[in-house]
Amino acid sequence: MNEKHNNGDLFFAKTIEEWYDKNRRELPWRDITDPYRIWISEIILQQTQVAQGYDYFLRFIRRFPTVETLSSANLDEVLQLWQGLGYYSRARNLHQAARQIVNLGGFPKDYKNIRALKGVGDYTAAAISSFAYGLPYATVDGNVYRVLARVFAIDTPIDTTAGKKQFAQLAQQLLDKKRPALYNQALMDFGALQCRPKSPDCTKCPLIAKCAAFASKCVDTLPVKQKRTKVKDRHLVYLYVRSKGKILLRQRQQGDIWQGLYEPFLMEYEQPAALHDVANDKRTVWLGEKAVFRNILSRYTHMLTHQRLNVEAYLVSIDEPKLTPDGYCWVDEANRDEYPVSRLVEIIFERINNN
DNA sequence: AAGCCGGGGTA
DNA sequence: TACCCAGGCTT
Repeated sequence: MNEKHNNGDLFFAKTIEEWYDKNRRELPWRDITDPYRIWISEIILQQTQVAQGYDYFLRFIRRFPTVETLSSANLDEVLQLWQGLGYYSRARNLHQAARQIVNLGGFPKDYKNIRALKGVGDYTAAAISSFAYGLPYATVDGNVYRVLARVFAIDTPIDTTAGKKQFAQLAQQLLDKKRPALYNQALMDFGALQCRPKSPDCTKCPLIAKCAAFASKCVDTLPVKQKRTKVKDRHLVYLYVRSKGKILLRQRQQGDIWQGLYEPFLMEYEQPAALHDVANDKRTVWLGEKAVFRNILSRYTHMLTHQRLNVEAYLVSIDEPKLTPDGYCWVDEANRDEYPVSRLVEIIFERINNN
């Protein structure tokens, strides 16, 4: 590395750290070195904004203050604490990794062994390594991609192998290796608060004189992403079946959304389905002849990143089911809220309460 | 390399 | 709407 480049790197780190000293956010997972809490916060914050994850972190730490309490917990309870946060594989991996850590006899203390934990990728391993142990690993998250792409006017798409490699190398070069924890958090806060995705206030930016994107008026086109999400339409009909104080639930299996979460009786259609389609559906014969349908959710759209769910939901009251459909079981309606459910099923439950 | 996995906030 | 978020796993 030549002298000139090194000086530039130091200027970058110094500017970011000075900005951080005046503008930093106070957060409950800041200024701590407990790897367990840092790990929990990092998993919660994957693809999740601070404001959305904040209360989840506090609840999670209160219920599971140590890795031992988490490792010995029931997965259903972990999923329930995660309810509404999305990307539920994070909760399953967290539970699995807790057992890994206990089997190791404690939290791993070097990058390689931290990176080997389930659910921990390059970013999270660098975050834990630097925050908890002061190790010199640069965190490269969405904020860092954006700041570096703009300051250095890099238009390599960040969602390609070449882009990830290029940004990781640059980030590691810029890292303040004397203060990796401080620098990493400073750069991410800088990205979140100052170098925002949309309409950043460049006039207040301490790097404005060094920002290549600002000089060439391309701040709003960086960073570049290649893939665009294609949304698939699905048509779902939920039947909230109630019989003698019990309701029908099943746990969703692998290979689709919401794995491990519970839900009422579900039928999927290729096209929107009306009530007569549902009542005459072969999949509902087990309800018997006297089932009473009451629509509680109509033409409801639930948007996910890759799917548009078009949802109808009915409250179906029956005396006695002819039989119990495969994979489902009857649970006391009074205990309904003990089961982890998706946000959509949560909405359906709310509508039931209001009917 | 590409696809998949949630939910909420913002312009 | 479209895009983004302290990303990672599977195929």
